[in-house]
Amino acid sequence: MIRLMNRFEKIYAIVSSIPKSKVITYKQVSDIIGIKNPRIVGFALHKNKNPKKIPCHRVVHSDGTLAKGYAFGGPLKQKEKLKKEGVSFLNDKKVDLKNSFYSILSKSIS
DNA sequence: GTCCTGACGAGTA
DNA sequence: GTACTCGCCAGGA
Repeated sequence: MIRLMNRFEKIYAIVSSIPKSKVITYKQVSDIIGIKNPRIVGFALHKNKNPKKIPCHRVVHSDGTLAKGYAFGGPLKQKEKLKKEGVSFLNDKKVDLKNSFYSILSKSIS
């Protein structure tokens, strides 16, 4: 049950469930978890302890721009990763959400 | 317990 | 379209 998990646990669960070549927004994640502040999502990812399990690079802002504080190589690295996975970009700073957005089946995280 | 900080979002100018 | 401000919640000291 997702409700029995800590906020961070939920965030990690959701982010780690994002499939390859897909991205999701902080807004979406926070909405799924039930918190009103997307900032918590970023905060959680910042201090995440399982970088290899948490594809933080697949989490972007609501407008498709990349996170400025990506802690595992920087935004540039993040962009490269996404590109290599097949995520389409509108330009150098924004991902094509309408094409690569991950419509999470939410609550299935349990 | 309190205070400060933080990977954001939406609204306004 | 860009820049700035305010609000929001949770974690860590």
